[in-house]
Parts: sequence; structure tokens; C-alpha cells
Amino acid sequence: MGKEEKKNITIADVAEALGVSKTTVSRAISGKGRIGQETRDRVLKYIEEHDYKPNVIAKGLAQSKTYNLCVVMPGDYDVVDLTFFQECLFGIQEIAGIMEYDILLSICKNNDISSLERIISNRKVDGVILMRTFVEDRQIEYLQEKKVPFVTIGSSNYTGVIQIDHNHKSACKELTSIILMKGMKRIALIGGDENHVVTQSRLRGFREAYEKMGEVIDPTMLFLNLDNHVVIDKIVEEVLERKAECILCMDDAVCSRVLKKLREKHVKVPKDIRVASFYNSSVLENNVPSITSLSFDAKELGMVACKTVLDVIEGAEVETRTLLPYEVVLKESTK
Amino acid sequence: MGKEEKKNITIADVAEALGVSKTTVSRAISGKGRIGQETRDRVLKYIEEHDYKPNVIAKGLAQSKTYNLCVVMPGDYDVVDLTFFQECLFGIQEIAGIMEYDILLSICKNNDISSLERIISNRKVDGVILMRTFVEDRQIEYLQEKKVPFVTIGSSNYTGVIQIDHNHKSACKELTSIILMKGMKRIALIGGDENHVVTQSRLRGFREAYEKMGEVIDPTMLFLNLDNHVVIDKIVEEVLERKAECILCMDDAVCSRVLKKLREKHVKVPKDIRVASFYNSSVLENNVPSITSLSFDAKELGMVACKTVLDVIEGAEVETRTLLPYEVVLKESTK
DNA sequence: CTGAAAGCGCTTACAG
DNA sequence: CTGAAAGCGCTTACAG
Repeated sequence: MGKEEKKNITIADVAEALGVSKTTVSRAISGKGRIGQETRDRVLKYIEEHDYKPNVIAKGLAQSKTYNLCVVMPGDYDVVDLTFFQECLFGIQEIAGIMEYDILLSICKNNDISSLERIISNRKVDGVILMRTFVEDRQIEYLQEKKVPFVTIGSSNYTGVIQIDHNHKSACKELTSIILMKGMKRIALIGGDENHVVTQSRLRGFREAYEKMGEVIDPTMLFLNLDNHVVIDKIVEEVLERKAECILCMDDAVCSRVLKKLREKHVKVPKDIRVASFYNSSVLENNVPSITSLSFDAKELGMVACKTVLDVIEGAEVETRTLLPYEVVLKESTK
Repeated sequence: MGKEEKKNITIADVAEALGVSKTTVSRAISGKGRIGQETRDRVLKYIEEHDYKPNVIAKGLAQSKTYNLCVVMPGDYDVVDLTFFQECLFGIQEIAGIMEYDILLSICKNNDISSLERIISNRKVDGVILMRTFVEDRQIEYLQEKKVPFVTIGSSNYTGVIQIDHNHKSACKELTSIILMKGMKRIALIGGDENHVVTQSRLRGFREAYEKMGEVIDPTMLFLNLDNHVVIDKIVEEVLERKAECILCMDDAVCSRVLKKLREKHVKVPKDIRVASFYNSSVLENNVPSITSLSFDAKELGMVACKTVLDVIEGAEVETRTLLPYEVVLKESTK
């Protein structure tokens, strides 16, 4: 409509149009440095009217900043609880957006950090959020070595790591205690990769509950490091033979598979055996019966993590460890 | 260990160390412009040994490029099939990584494009991949107006849009035909937001199957635009009363809810009623009985979409519409 | 084949 | 309070 293809308007254009220097325009926009109120208003008015948008890349180059955050998501297919990471991502993105930051995604499959390395050495981000931690964690080692600001979602044993987590230990302790108090002593604990820090925390909570109740764990009822579905199926068989009263699942993916196996064998929950999961996600949402589990606010976790890494980037002091609250949600499966 | 905190080494440092100009170093690295073989080798050797990494941001500023792609993910919680988008994202990331591009994530809730707008007006990306299309699509309109290179995953009716999609129409037509051929005429079609292009395609396939088989659709058996679980539950009741022989679900989230309701009412699949879904994802993976559905390769879709948008960015000619193949997977639920 | 210089669009000491 | 100039780390006509 007569509109000509406009080149992007720059700070120089604004300066020229207003008969001031680029310095002045820059100051009016950033709010840094002394500048006359009237001058500032003129500049602000002009850029508003002409829809001027500063080039963030150029700004970044001058300031050695990118206004990007890297979020590292786990890329292992089956194990992952997608909903959790999704929700978390929403939280991160919400805060990041407010602070004018964007999210660069890195996908990490079993501790392979090549994608993260590329992003860091290309200087594409100002900080990193790790969505999952390993007991032995190459991402953490790499980031510490490179002195890149980062936080982890989930706990870590590495010293000096800023961590945002739910209180998994305490949550699992509580859920386990409740089950013990209901009189079920023969609990089978299934799932969980011991290389993940969260598994360690859950396990500790599980153990503490037994101690607190003066009960003793039957070590043959612990089934960790299950790497595939077939193994889970076999374990369910075994657990049934051993007359377990309750199956406690480390996460919902495992729980979902356990429930499938139980259905196939026509074992009724909760009549024949009780089931609970250390995690709640939409995977089990539509299950009949409804499944007792721990409830965590993943979005909140993401928001806090994002806020924290931004603080770190700006050099603020932050807590080394932030623990968010949880809920125990009792449902039909443990009635 | 005596190692001093090194500032990042730049192209100027390399040039000085080698006694050549920055121009020469730049050319050796980029491979553009004439340069002596011996000189190039010297430069390459030096940067290799000293672990020099070009600053992508600076390079981008000089070339008006970012080496970033924006991927727009749907942010509506319930409706979304996460696994699909996740897989797709993996595919995108895999190709992007190979081409030295990174992924900037934008989350779009019900056609709200503010996040995308920010990323575009901040010039943070060279191109965009839209993971879901709307019949009336503000993202598409915005990107076309701004002349930003982009492709859509899923089809679109806007002219000139580069689309990568599975052949949903044809897939749904085939699955519907099979069911009709099995002798089930009373099919209830459930779910699907008519604002999504994919719903339109599926519906068209459904209709064509009826036409092909010389059957007539009972319009009162179509239940679209279900926005919440309660509605689905009610519809299942209605469908049962109306003696439907098969429930066809537009996607797995809907199907999962339908199955839940059926279980609660102790209606057996496939004995009392058959069920199939126009989509396959891990949501239904552990269901007993296994569910007949259409199978699509989401990762492949992501890979092709990424490759295509990269081609568009580089000004290459690309197909306006690429349709990927599918599979019909018959399982127990329609036996 | 190689280099000096201008430019990408900002920021920020420094000087006035 | 304001501006000229240098700088962020690259690329790329242009000239030789």
C-alpha cells in the first residue's frame, strides 16, 4: 500500500532525526548515565512513534551479553517425565520473558554434553539451567570449569552448585511413613536410576521412614536401575509371588508399566495389592483407580530456577540450595 | 595450576600471532575468498592448537545472521500431545545442530503471539518453525508481514506457506475405511479443535471414507471442540446410549479420557465397544487392551521441517507442501 | 593471493 | 547535561 520496504531503523537514524548524538539516544533508552529529562522524553517519544527497536544482538556484542539462557533438557526417550519438564519449561519461559531473556534449548542424552559445549563455546548464552542432575555429572564439571553461571533443577553433590529442588527426601519419607502406618510392611520399591541424584534422595527418604517407624527394610524388595519394560514386567511377577502388600514406584513411567502388567495379570488395585508413585504426572491422570502419589509444582520450580540463574548472572548473592514444598496426595490405589 | 585466567582469544590475536591480517584469518576460517593454501593451513593449524573459537555473535552482527531458529511450541496444557512435540523437537535439534544452528524456544498459548513477536523484533533468529497451525493463524500472518522465513509443521490454508505434514487426511480416511469394512457403521467421532488445521484434515479423511464406502455419516455422532474432560465424560455416556459400535478419537489425550470413562462404567473394550485413535503416542502405550491407531514419525517430521526452513533461509527453492507417510496400526481395541 | 579500512548497531569511558 | 571517539569481534567490498 505505498509502504516501502523499510530497512530497520537504527540508533543512528534516531539520533540524526532528532539532532542529537547516538550517545544520547542510547542513554535515553537504557536509562544509564546522566541525561536531561526533556531530551529523554523527546527521544522516548520519537522511538515510540517510529516503532524503533534496539538490535539486541548489537547491544549484546557491546556488552558481552546475549540475553539468552540455555535450558538443558533430558533427551532419553522412555524414562523422561515429559509433563514435568514441560511445566518446568513454562515456568522458566514465563520469568525469562519478563526479564527480556530468551531460551536456547539443548537436549542432553545420557550425559553427552556436546550440544551444551557448542552453545557455550559459541557464547550464545549468559547462563544455563540444568533440568536434571547426575551423580557423576559432566555438564556440571564442564560449566564449573568454564565458569559459566548456572543452576540445577534437582540436587547435586558437587560443591558450590546452586540448586533448586523439591524436597524429595522428605516427601518420600512422608509417603513411605504413611504407607507403613497403614500397616503395610512388605513394600516393594521399584524403578529409579541410581545415577540420578533424585533417585538417591528418594531412596534416603524411603530408608529414613523405615528407621523412624522402627521397621527394617527387606533389601530383596528393592529393585533399582531398571532400564527397560521387560525387566519391570518380570519384577512385578516376582513381587506378586513374594506377597508384597504395596508397590512403591520411583516415578510415573515405571508406575504406568507396573499397572499395565497388573491389569494383564488381572490383579486388582487396591484389593489385591496397593500401588503408589513417588511422582505425579498426567501419565497416570486417567488411571482407574486413581493413584496415590507425591505432588510437586513443576512450574514453580522452573520459575524459581530461572529467577535464580538470572540473579547469579547479575552477580547477586543467592542461596546455594532452595527446597520447594510438596504434597502427599492419597487416592484410591492405597485405600 | 599456574594457568592464568585467559580472556577469549579473538581473530585479532590470531592475526597478530601469525603476522597476517584479520582478513586473511577470517578467510581461512570461512573458506570464502581467495587465499593461499599454505597460509590457510598455517591459520587453521594455529587456531586448532590454540583452541580458537570464532565469536558467533560478532559474526552474526557482521552478516546480519544469528544462527538461531525459533521453534514455536503450543502451550495449552491438556490438549497437547507432548510426546509428539518432544520427538519433533529432537528431530529439529538434530538437524539444527549439524548445521551449527541453535533452537530458541517460544511457547504459544491459544494464538497469543507476544512471545514470538519479541523474538522476531529482537532479531534473535533467522527463521521460525511453527509446530501447530490454526485455521485463523496470527503467527502466520505476523511472520508473513514481517517477511521472516518460516515453515509450519502441519498444514495451513494460507497461501505461500511452506508446510511439512503427515498425510492426515489420507491416514484418517484409511483407518476409517478399515473400520467401516469391518462392518461397524455406527462410529462416534470424538475430540478435535476445529480451529486446528489438523482437525479439518482428519475430518475430511473421515468423510471421504464414508463416501468411498457409500455410507452416510450420522451428524449427531460427531462430537468436536471438546474443551474439557467433563464434556468428554458426558459424551461417552451419550455414545453408549446411542449404541455406537466404535469410538474414534481425534487424538490420544481424548482417547485416554474416553478409556478411563469406559473403565469406570465397566464397559469392556473391544467386547462391548471398539476404540481407535487418530494418533499414537506414549500416552496410550501401556493401555490394556492395546489401542488401534495411526502411527506417524514425529522425529522425521522435525528433521524435514528443520532442513526445509534452513533451505528457505539460504534462499533455496523448496516444495510448498511436503507430506510424510504414515502407518495404520491395528491392535486389540478393534478386534 | 593479501591487507587496510569501513561497517554491522550498539555501549561507554573520557572530555567538556 | 551532551558528544566524539573507540571498542565489542567479526565480514567484506575495494584496491593492489
